[in-house]
Amino acid sequence: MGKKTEGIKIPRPGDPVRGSKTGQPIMVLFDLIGRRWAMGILWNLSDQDCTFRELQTRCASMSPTVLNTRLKELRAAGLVEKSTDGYALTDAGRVLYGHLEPLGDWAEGWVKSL
Amino acid sequence: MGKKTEGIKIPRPGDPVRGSKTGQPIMVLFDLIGRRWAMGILWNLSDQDCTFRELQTRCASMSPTVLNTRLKELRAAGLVEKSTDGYALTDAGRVLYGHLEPLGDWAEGWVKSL
DNA sequence: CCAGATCGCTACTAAATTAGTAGCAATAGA
DNA sequence: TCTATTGCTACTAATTTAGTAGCGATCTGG
Repeated sequence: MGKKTEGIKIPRPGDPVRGSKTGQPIMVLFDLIGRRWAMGILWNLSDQDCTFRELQTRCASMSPTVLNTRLKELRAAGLVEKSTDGYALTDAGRVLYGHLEPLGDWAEGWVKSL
Repeated sequence: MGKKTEGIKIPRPGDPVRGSKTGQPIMVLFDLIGRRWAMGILWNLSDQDCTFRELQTRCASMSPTVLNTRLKELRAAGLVEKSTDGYALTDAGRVLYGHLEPLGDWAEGWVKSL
């Protein structure tokens, strides 16, 4: 198993982080949650635990390859963990979500102004 | 001019937004700011206006192609605008940055726990 | 006015990421 | 046992991003 998904690159402080030479924590974070569907996964896990396939359904066209990669990354980052119902946010993940949540309301007003 | 960079796809509410069939505002936003370097650009513009090349320098390896694409998208989204000193955040961009800013401190603690 | 330096930005190719589809092994229930 | 669902891998195609080169325009000093 794991023949092609070996060596998942999780951003680490101090690492060049896909271009950011400094490896500042905020850039490490942006690199991680800036990847496709990462924030969507956190968002969808916020109100309830989800199984793999539930997450796929909620995030419409997300391919299982990407979902699995994101889940591994988010788990390695300590933001998501396995639960009896599939996947869930960790405590750290909940705190992070707490910072993202206000964006929901803000986005409502923002899109109207476009 | 603009032979290959025509038709920049800026996410719009109601649009399928690269997979999100619903087009919920938050997913539109995540699609936009989840693109490579988008949040990094907002972050770097928060404390001072930057020229094109300054942004390139600050965001290490960002290629000019991507930078220009991101700038067009963020401008179309009303988050960034041209200024006499290059590029600057709009009022809306500042509000959005206000929501991202706390992540800086949080990220510091988070990376230590990894 | 003229050389040099710097600027925003385009063009192009290569590399990496993501989309999309198919399907298998494992578990759960009837 | 039969059927259904789940988590996940394998693979290819499409899209995005990296990386490098360089052009035309604008400044800057002499």
